[in-house]
Amino acid sequence: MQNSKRASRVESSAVSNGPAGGGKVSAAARPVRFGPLNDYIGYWLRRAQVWAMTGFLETMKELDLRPTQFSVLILINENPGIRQTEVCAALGLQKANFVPLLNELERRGLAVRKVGSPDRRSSALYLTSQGETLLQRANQLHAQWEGQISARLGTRGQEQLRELLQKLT
Amino acid sequence: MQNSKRASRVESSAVSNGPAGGGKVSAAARPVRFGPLNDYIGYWLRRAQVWAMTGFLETMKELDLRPTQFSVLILINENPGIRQTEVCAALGLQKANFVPLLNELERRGLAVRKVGSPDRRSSALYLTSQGETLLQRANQLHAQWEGQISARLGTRGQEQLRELLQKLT
DNA sequence: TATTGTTATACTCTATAACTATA
DNA sequence: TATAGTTATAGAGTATAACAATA
Repeated sequence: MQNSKRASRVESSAVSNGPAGGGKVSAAARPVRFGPLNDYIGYWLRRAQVWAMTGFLETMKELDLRPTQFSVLILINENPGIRQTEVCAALGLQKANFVPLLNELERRGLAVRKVGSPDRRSSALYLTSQGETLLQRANQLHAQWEGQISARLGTRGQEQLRELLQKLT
Repeated sequence: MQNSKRASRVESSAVSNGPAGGGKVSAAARPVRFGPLNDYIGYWLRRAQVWAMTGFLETMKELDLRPTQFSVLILINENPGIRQTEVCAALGLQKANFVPLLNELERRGLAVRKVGSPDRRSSALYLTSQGETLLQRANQLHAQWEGQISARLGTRGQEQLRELLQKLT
């Protein structure tokens, strides 16, 4: 159980300001040429992902909720009694890594393992009422966050982005 | 110098198949409801990023080149004599983490630190001719990879995606 | 024999603090 | 005093192998 130490690391801006470059790096502040990097989808995907992760953590700060925890709560809420293996397969997590994650959710009183009747190897997962309450609040906050995104892209742009990302995977 | 052990881990599909779900998880294979997760930009951004990372590593396997290494080679090539601090600021890397990364590039004979004349604290970075050769090959391979992306999105979709991602950050 | 959940472990990425040598 | 580079270290995230209990 290595999750006892709360850290809440926020991963600072990470990818920084990019080509436009901004700031107090040095006196010189010579502009850096990015060359072909500016045209690479993978590069911008990584920058966008870091940006989104940072914004998400900032938004969820009051709940101290990580993206994976959020998606697990949603999945349990949508599929009461779901098994650990199913959650892992759906979200692409290793079952070994899911154990401490779920331990933490149980420790915080948000979810529970119930020993299953049909198959005594597996446990059925449920949200506690506390977990349901927290998830409702998380959904509120997440709506705010999506609002910030659509403020940048417009509703149409947001839809386009989602469609393009879906088409990619 | 902890980079001596070559690993070339490829991060397997990670996010798995998602809503459409695919496979041999179990006999039951009950469909998992994703609920609102399906509408969240951040969720799809992460899936797309994992997908792109996996494809990139697969494409660059012959060169054993990580995304960050690739972007650093490009930046040095575009800005001969650039300082470490500048590369870090441009790409959003911690200077402390840049040291082993650069050590590895030097160990492989792709880049060099030259002790600078004007400021003896800093070193100027250059590609070796071997580094230039490898970068050319990497650019070839990367073009193939972008080709796979545009095969999914179309040229227009690819442009749209890049624009939307840029607008986001 | 295969599967569920678990433990142990290891590698990568990212972050901070403290040090050195210069400026 | 401030900056460039370095070292040491710690915390997440993700991967594999091996195990016990159950099917």
